[in-house]
Parts: sequence; C-alpha cells; structure tokens
Amino acid sequence: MNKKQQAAAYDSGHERGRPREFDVDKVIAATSNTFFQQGYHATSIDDLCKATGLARGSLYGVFGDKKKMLLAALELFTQGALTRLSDNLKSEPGREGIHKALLHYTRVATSVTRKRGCLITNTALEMLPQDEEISGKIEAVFRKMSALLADAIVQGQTTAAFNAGLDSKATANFLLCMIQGMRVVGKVYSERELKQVVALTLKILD
Amino acid sequence: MNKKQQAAAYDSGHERGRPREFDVDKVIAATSNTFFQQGYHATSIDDLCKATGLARGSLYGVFGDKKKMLLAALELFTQGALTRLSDNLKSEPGREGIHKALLHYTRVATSVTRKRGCLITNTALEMLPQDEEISGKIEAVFRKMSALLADAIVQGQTTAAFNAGLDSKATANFLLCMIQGMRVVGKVYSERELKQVVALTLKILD
DNA sequence: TTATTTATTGAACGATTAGTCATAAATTGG
DNA sequence: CCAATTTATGACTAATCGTTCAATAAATAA
Repeated sequence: MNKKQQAAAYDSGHERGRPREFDVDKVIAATSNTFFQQGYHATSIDDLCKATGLARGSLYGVFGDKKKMLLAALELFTQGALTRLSDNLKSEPGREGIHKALLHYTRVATSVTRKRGCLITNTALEMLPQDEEISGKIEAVFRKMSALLADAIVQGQTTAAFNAGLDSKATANFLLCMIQGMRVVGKVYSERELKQVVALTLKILD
Repeated sequence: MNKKQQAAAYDSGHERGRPREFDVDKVIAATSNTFFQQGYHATSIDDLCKATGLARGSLYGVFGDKKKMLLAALELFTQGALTRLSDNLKSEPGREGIHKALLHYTRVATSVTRKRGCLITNTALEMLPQDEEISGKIEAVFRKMSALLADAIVQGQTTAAFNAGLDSKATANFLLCMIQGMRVVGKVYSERELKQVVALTLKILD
C-alpha cells in the first residue's frame, strides 16, 4: 500500500530489509494452476502452500488474503488467454485464423490434462454473480475476447469471403458464446464432437 | 438400503415407526435452490438446514451425506430442464420451436433473479472432471438434451425448410454448446446481446 | 400395555478453515 | 558495529466444516 508498490503491485522494492527469496510470478503461476484444477472454494491455503513451496505467512505477506490470490491468478490467466486468442486469430488471415482459434478450444477443453477447463470460465460460474469484483474482471475479459473476434471478422469482411452483411459485434459475441459453451461441454464430450461443432460454427461467416 | 427403499428412493415406507414429518420433494427443491445459488462447496449443511427448516440429523437421515444431497438436487433440476426443453421444442413446429427453446435461455441466463445460471452447468464446472459420479450424470443430461434437439432438427428437415444436408447430431451438439455458452456469458452479458446471438445461431438451420 | 421401529433433535466431535502473530533471519543505512 | 526494515516461518486462534449419536418422540405390531 506504500508509494513503492504503485510501480509494480508485487514488487518488494528490495531497497531495505530482507530480500524476497522467491519469484512472485512463479508463485502466481502455481496458485493459478491450483485454483484452475480445484476451484476457489475447494482450494485451501494449505494447498497453495504445497503448490508454491511457501509458508502461509509468506503467501499472506504478498497477497493479503485468499480472494486477492485468486484475483492475481485470474489476471495471469487472462493475459495468457487474450494473447493466445489474438495470436491464433492473426496467425493466418481470414477464415483460417478463426478456425485455428476455435480449434484451440476443442483441444484444450477436452484433453485429459486440461479437462479442468479454463480458470476464467470456472471462476465465472463459481463466483458470479455474487462476487462483484470478480464479475467486473470476468466481464472485462469477455468483452476483450469479443473485441478481438470482432476485429478478425471485420478483417475477413474487407479482405476475404466473409458475409459483408454480418454484424461484427453480434457475430463476435456468437463466437464467444460458442467458445465458452465448448469449455463446458468439453468436460464430458470428445474432441471429435467439438470439431464437428466448430465446422458448423464457421458456416456463420458465409 | 432395505428392500422397501428400492421402490421409491426416499420413501419412508411409513409402515412402522414414527412417520416422516416433511415432504422430501419440497426438501430437495429447497436444497436444490441453495446449491444452485451458492455452489456445492460454498453451501454448508447449516445453510441447507436453514433452507429446509430441518435439523442436521434429519437431513442426514434422508440423504446420507452432502454429496447425495447434491445428487438428489441435480436429479430434480435435470428432470425440470429436460421437460422444459422438450416442451419448448414441441410447442411450435420447425424453426419456431427451436427459437423458443433458445430464447428461454437468453431470458433465464440473464435475468436478475436467475443470474445464478443453471445448477447443471454450475455443477459441471465446479465438480468435473474430478468427481466421476457427477461426471456421468452431467454427461447423461447433455446427451439427452442433444437428443431432444436432434429430434427437433430431423423433424424440421422432413417438414420444414431446414437444410436437409445438416448432420442432425452434430447440429444438435452445436446448439447444446450454444446453450451452455449462453449460461456462462449470460452471467455478465445482457439479454439483448444474447438474443442477437440466438438470431445468428438459427441461421445454421438454413 | 410393551416391544419394536423409525424420525427428530441438537449437542458434540475431530478435522479443517482462513487468517494472525511472535520470533528469527537477512538485508540496507548510518 | 548497530539500528531499522523487510521477509520467512510455523505454531496458534477462533470459527466453521461435515458427520455422528444419544436421547426423545411417535408411530405400528403383538
């Protein structure tokens, strides 16, 4: 809460006092993974201690409380998710970029090691609408994902064979719903089935 | 566990001993609502006692443990969800039935009082894939929903103007993903936005 | 009536929960 | 060297968790 911490939220400043012995980013990655696998309420501080190798006091020293640990994890996960979506969309122009982006979710939503789904989707269903702070964060991610998708659609409309009559924002929200739906259904369906769904989804661009 | 209880899972039999003083179905409705609003891990037995008006012992006498309370709630919710979907699909022939069914989700997913979402979707994300028993239940519901949707599509293909080239099962899974996606996104999006998504979704039938 | 059976109740249990804090250790400034 | 400051640790706390159970009540069977 002091002036130093404005620059970097978890920067210890290391000007005075004992220096921090661990990498905060790695700790967030570890807690993120644990929340991701077990959910917020099912994850205890002890679980997070084991996952990070830290003592309870150190965890509380950095984050303050359990909710803030989740928020830090969400932020890390969010950055990764948005970067990945953006990269996939831009990796190839037009229809193929969107196809590639969607196929990413068929893979991760159904793979054995990732059947846990997505920290964002999981947290949304576990904590919303009760938790207003997390509501805001989740809505922001969804809106950003939708904006990235809308950009790709507009791009496809000007350069490729996308239906020019499509409302890019509505279509982006359509794709967003489909992505989130695949994260839910992927918990019990096969990748093969989701790939069929993706094929149908792309027809919307015609 | 005795022979009497095979006929009706929660039938007290009331042949001998003190008769049960409450309606088990109403109790399940109350617990279902509580799980639905708070999630499994965030709901304590105390919460369920308050919601049902019963003492802890009575709850345990009927269900055995907390997990079985959730399973009973899930079953009640599942029956209602399937009946509602089936009714909506059959209320009007062809495209309008599917439209009506989808619009139902835009309403309940975003309404202030129902922003809690859907017990099935919520439970799927909170408990899967770790819990195998619940995994099986959830997969069964999804498959049944998909089957109902597939029936409606086949019906539309033979009698109405649906695209005859559509794979009815794949298309049904497409609609299922969209429904589940709306339950997720509906936690932060408006009904207006989801209605636009539904309009696009229906284009798949052309 | 008496014996048997089932239901109701809330106190109690041990385990676990999120969070705190005194103590020790490691650094910088003087 | 000696403050001053920050971090590290794990024992500790009070609350809550899911679950059990002995005592009591209310029904049927004999």
